[in-house]
Amino acid sequence: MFRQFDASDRIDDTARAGTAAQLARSGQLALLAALEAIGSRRGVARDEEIYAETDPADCWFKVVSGTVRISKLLADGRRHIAGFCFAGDCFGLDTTGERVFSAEAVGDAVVMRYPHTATERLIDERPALARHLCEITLRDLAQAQGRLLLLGRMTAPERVAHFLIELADRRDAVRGVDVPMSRSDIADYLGLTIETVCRVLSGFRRDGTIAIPNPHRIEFRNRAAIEAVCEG
Amino acid sequence: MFRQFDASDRIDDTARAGTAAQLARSGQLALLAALEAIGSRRGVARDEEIYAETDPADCWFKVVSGTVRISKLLADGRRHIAGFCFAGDCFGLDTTGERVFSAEAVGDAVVMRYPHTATERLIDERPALARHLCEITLRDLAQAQGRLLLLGRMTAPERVAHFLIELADRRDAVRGVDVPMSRSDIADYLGLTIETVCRVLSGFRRDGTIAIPNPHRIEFRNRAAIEAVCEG
DNA sequence: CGCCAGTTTGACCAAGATCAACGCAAGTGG
DNA sequence: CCACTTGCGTTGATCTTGGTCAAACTGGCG
Repeated sequence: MFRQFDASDRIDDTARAGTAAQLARSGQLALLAALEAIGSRRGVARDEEIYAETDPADCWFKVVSGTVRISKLLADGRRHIAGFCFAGDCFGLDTTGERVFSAEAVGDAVVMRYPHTATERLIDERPALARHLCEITLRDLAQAQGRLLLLGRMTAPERVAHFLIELADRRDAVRGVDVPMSRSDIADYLGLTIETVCRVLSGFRRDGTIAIPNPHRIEFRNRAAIEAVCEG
Repeated sequence: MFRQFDASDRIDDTARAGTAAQLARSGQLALLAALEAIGSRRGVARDEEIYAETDPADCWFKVVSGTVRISKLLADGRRHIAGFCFAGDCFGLDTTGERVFSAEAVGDAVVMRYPHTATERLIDERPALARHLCEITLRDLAQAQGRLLLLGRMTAPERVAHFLIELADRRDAVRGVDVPMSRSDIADYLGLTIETVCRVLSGFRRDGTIAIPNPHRIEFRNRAAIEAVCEG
């Protein structure tokens, strides 16, 4: 499951945005500290697995640095990527006992690990946290719904355009985006083949919509055009 | 958002499964009664809207009888169906202020309406409820992830086979399933066209996998074969 | 009976998958 | 330092799946 529980990053955001008085009132600073106390840090090498399908799901994670890929291998070898997590995003909050997806580092990454048991104790102490987390999960569910639309109804150029915009929005990039993942990762995320992703990107480049100085960097020459493709 | 908050039906299930002692301990019977107290009943005619996109989202619903369709109209006229809700399923728990999808009755239906404000008061009274609802939302998120896979990577026969099995599992039907929705609804749910849905079903019928006594009834002649299609 | 909405079937078309080269940069070992 | 390999990425040719367009069929209903 991807980004389904970005508790801490949202709390981070609130902390950054709110006044000290607001913070004291909501007690979120203390909450953040409490979360820090129950977490442990772990470095992960490129393509290393953080957890595998069918592993027991006894903890959840938050990306400190790098990019994490949440994926699932089908019986016939097809792969589905449920999502990518960047610094601040959280993942792996399956309460279903067993992992349904696996998580791997796209490049070298650092993650924080939070045991479920400790998290639940924290929830018991602070009932407001549970409702907060529930809202966040609903937000992520909404994002999944958006992706359903993407995968169910959109053409290849629409999917790639959405991917670029999503990437730019999530990384606060305006002029262009770094693309840490491979073409194969993008394809499996968008439900396309590597070749189609390449062709669509090349098409955008020919139109002058984007520039591709190297495979892992895409610059916007005409962002409005990309956004127009997103619509139809 | 579909089935993202089947609080009450799951509580129902637990109530049916658990002993009286377990119920008393968990207090879920009281919870159920409290939910009943804040809800109001509403009858809905075929194709009548329960709420529309952009309506304020100040309540959530539970299907008492009939089938409800959660859908969204795209700018270009295409329609996306996020899900179907049957008796016991809940829907419409958007906390985002404004509806992103609309909900309509597939046939005549009856639903219960629960205001958000009253629900939140109930959550404040019973902190355990919030965690419970959170878990349920996570389960629905997992289901959405499964549908992502379906829409992203699966062929038309695989999608239709999954749909039939999902329908059968959710309605506890073994020999066959009632299909209350139209072919058009199925198509928009699976990201296919009406014609493709028809052709795939006709194909299954020719193979002797299913029988179609009438468009709204599909009987399994060889369930294993359908399940085999689900894999690959 | 004829109309109407929904379903089914067929003929054709196009988007994207598949198969197959080729390019290119980063190792690797002589 | 230079062949050689290896892993990606890109491009082209061809094929398949599912979409599009069109027509026929079905059952209810005025």
